[in-house]
Amino acid sequence: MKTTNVADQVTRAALELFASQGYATTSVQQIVEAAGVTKGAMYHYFQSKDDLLFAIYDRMLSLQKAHLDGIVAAGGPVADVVRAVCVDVVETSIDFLPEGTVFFRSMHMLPEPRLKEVTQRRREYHDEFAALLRRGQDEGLFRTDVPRSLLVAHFFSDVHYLSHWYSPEGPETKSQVAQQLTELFLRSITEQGRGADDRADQH
Amino acid sequence: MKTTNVADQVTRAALELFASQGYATTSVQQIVEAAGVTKGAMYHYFQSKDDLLFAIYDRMLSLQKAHLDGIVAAGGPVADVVRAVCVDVVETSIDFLPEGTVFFRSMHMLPEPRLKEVTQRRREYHDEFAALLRRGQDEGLFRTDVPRSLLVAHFFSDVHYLSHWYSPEGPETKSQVAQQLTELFLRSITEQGRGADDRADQH
DNA sequence: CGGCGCAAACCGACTGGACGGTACGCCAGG
DNA sequence: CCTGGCGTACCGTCCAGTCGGTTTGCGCCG
Repeated sequence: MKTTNVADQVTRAALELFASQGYATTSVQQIVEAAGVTKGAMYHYFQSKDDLLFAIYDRMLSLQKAHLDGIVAAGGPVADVVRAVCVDVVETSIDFLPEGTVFFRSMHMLPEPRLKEVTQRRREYHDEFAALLRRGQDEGLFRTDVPRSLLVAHFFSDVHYLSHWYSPEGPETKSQVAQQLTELFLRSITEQGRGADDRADQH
Repeated sequence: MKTTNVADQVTRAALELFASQGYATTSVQQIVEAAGVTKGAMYHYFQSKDDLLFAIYDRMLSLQKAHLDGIVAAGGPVADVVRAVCVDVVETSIDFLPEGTVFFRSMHMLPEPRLKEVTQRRREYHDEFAALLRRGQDEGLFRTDVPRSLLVAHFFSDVHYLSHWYSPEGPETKSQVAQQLTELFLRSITEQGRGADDRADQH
């Protein structure tokens, strides 16, 4: 409990409702009722309805960015770093599946300044990932016959699409899916000039 | 001209506005003003606002399904058919980029019966694609160490994601992108047991 | 050929209700 | 007694959809 259990309950309820009904079709009334609080309480902690939306994005973006930075900072062979990053992104995206659903559906409903910030932060994320791929290309690990931006898009498309098909109740666990998607991605972007790829330069 | 130029104008305007502002945040007033008609005229041809949304989906789904059926019916080696289907889906999805944007953002706002139909028709499409992959797997062309449904999702994720990054003004043409994405996909799903894949069994 | 009737196309002011946001007041605790 | 947390009643706006009415196109009959 402590302070602002209210804010938490509201965020939770909002997330659930936004994910299942969409942002625009969910009324503030519904949210506060589901959260077991009143409008007054909610507007005491949030300035507006889109504050709720932004809060959801903020949590997810911050966490994923922190993960990415952490993995990159840990260092190691590029191939391993890329693999770890891919697996992590898929896994955390599955952890934040409702957030992802809401994100891609309703991002465009944020008012201009907010939208700018979200877009900006996503771009930073993509750029960091692209930089990793670049390092891999420089080492001759990844193909260069296709624009790097397309490789980036190719990977993130899987992440986006997760919320359209993955279900925790399904047959596959999140780490299985993460491994499998990562493997598909890596196979598609690996340079095929030589057969040398998996056990070549282990320090 | 002819009959119902009005309906056409309205559909066009609606598509443009839905794609740029979102479905929920676009008012019927805006649409009819952009289309140069009146509300009365619009409600003469459409029963409701979500009729417009459905009309957009309908066009896209029908066209893509027809393409798919045509390519499959034309026959040929499975590998070629799959390749042709992938290229075609990407290309037509680029042709229908605004429709795609609207589709994935706003599908969930359709009333239940309509939503059911759209979901159903998408599923048929996916199933037909999955059947193709199955044929390829039976012939030993495609890998079987990953659930087929994941392979399907892996491909359609690229198609979905197009509207998030592709721009006709960008450096790449639509057929380049189609070729490249198809190539990435095919490489990731091709069975690697032997090096025999591209020139093995040509009739 | 011209006028008539009728149906389809079209107009646009209006409504009813929902919804985001606010004003204000109450109450507990420091 | 006064501040911060919260409840409640209310407000102004907006908007999908409607409805009575007008115009337009057109076959048909005299």
